[in-house]
Amino acid sequence: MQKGKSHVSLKDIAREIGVSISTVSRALNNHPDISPEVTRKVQKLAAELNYTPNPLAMGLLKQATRMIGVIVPDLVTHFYSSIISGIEDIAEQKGYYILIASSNETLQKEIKAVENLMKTRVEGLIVCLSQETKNYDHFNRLINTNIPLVFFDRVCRTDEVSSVVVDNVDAAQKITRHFYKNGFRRIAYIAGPDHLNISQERTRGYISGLKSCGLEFHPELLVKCNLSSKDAIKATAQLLNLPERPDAIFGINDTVAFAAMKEIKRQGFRIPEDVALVGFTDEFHSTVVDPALTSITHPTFEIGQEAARLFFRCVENPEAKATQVILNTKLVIRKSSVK
Amino acid sequence: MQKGKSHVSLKDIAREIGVSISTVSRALNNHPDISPEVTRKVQKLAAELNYTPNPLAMGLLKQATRMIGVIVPDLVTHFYSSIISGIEDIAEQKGYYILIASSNETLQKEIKAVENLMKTRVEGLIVCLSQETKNYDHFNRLINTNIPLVFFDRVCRTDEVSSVVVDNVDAAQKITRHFYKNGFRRIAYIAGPDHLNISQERTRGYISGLKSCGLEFHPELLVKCNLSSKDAIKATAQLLNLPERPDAIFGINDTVAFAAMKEIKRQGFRIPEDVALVGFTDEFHSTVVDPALTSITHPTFEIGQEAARLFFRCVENPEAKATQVILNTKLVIRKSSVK
DNA sequence: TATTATAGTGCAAAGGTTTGCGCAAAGGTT
DNA sequence: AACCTTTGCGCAAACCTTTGCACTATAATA
Repeated sequence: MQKGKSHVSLKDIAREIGVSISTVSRALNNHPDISPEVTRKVQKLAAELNYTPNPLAMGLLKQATRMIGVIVPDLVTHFYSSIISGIEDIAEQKGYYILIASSNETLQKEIKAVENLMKTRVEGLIVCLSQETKNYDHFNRLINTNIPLVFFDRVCRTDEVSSVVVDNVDAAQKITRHFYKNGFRRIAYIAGPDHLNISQERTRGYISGLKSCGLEFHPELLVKCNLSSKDAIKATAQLLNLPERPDAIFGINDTVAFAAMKEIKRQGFRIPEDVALVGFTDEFHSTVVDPALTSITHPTFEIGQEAARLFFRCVENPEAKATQVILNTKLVIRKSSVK
Repeated sequence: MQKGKSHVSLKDIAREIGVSISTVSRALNNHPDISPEVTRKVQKLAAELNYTPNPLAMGLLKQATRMIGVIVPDLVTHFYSSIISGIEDIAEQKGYYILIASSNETLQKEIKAVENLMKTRVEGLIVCLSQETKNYDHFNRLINTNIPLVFFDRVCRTDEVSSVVVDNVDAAQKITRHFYKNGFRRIAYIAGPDHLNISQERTRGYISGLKSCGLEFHPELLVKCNLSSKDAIKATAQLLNLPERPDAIFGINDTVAFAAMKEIKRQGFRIPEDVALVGFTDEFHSTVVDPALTSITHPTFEIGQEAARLFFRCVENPEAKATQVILNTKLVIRKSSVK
């Protein structure tokens, strides 16, 4: 077979049967105007030839590509891939496809991704901001022209743009209280960059959690890192080297918690006897490490599903106001935080 | 702003300047027929209005969507996401986008994914077979109509379809020899399903590796599993319960190796003192577990790149014969296999 | 029988882009 | 003055689909 034969069009069917293209189109759509006999013949041949409507032609005609652009900080983290699966789940039900782009945690690539996806005429975007993103101008065009846009996890402009997040304040409180209940008193927290909502919120939860336990907040126990492994190790070392060492640490996410675990072990401390550790992560890694890591699990699949649902709400009702969906997390207690 | 204003077309520019659509098109493509003055005006306005050619229209016209379909067994494994990054890297350079689908390791979803992606008129497919796939009929249409198709890692029909794999035989030999050099003599292997090329090849390497070390092949030291964690644990238990316990185990992949690690620890054996362990995996997880896992690292990003390169060879030269790219692996020695 | 309703089709436009060809005006050559 | 060449542009077709409208028969009614 040669090139060009790979897809049949209405024209091919029309020529074969000897009717017009419009008749074929109507026959396939069971239009009542078409005689039963023609309809039958057309449908039979279409099935035989494996006809499927050309989405390009449809897209052009209907001005709708049935594509969603998804931008994540990276693809290799379980957290994001799992969320993508959730998005895909809902998208598939609606007959939509998703086009995935990764920002690699840089603003520059995020901007490029927005541009590129818009070029492909996706109908809208579902985005988790990169770690670097403090300026949100690249979303202006979408917001102004009312193109569907949904943020998740790391969000911004929540009054204009729908978003789905977890209750970070509550989650951080849960961790602090869990530490307290298990006898830990010098509870440290390795945070992320200030401009990220997740970092701010967890910090708030950490501090209010301390208060609700009757503990004082010691600023030296709150350290920041840029979410890289290397920086997290430095932050951990900083905590461990304090004159009065913390007896419990919680890290803002996977990478940070694992890095902390490595550094704690490297310095010869035992987990949880000397230093307890809790992560903020998803279900997979935590059970692989030793000791198994207590952590906040995100409902990642659900986050994706909710984001997709919000997206379709935008598509179907462009005038709808921005909504924020807040999902709950669960503290899964494992060995790393229980003496 | 209202819907429909979100993208400008040649028509918009033409109307504004007062020339025909074709003139605008040519001006933007720097066609010599167009006067410098008109060209300048058109290009200026196009830039101002943020014009980008509509890919749907182009796709329809050129019968080329600049889209590649990628099917992987799952998205949440680092191995695949990293390969996807490699594919993306090359695709981006060529101005192509990729559409990702996951088979969830089932044949049924794989077939569906092929269908769906073909419906969207991707120009071709890059595929890693699902674990279940023994029948390859769903690729017939692609092969017969000469639609670009490339397999990676888990491959089939290598005489008709280009593919990229790692040298599995060599890798398994390396592991066996490494065990031998470090004083292990009862070397066991947890394999996968027989119909997968990767399983077969690694088994071959395991056996020939044993021979090259002057060790005898004991059939009871070769057990199979279906690549699930649960099954791998069962397989590990089976090995550990042998009257003559193996002193070294290698698992066919990540999941298996981690499961084995858990089970070995659970039974109270020390790694590597009682049982050494080597995995077949990529760089990330291995350093997180304790003890750090010796393993074969795949050049995942490169696998993706090579697959994409093969793909474009198919696109640019549809008559080219199928080629097989074989990449080398590296044995990264960590604590789990050195006494 | 003449008129009208109805069933069953086809035409053409629209969506956006490229490109072969035609056409007009201007300039150049005998 | 008559012809040819060049320059610069527009028309229309093609890619594929849907759909309002027009059209042709045939059947039904007056």
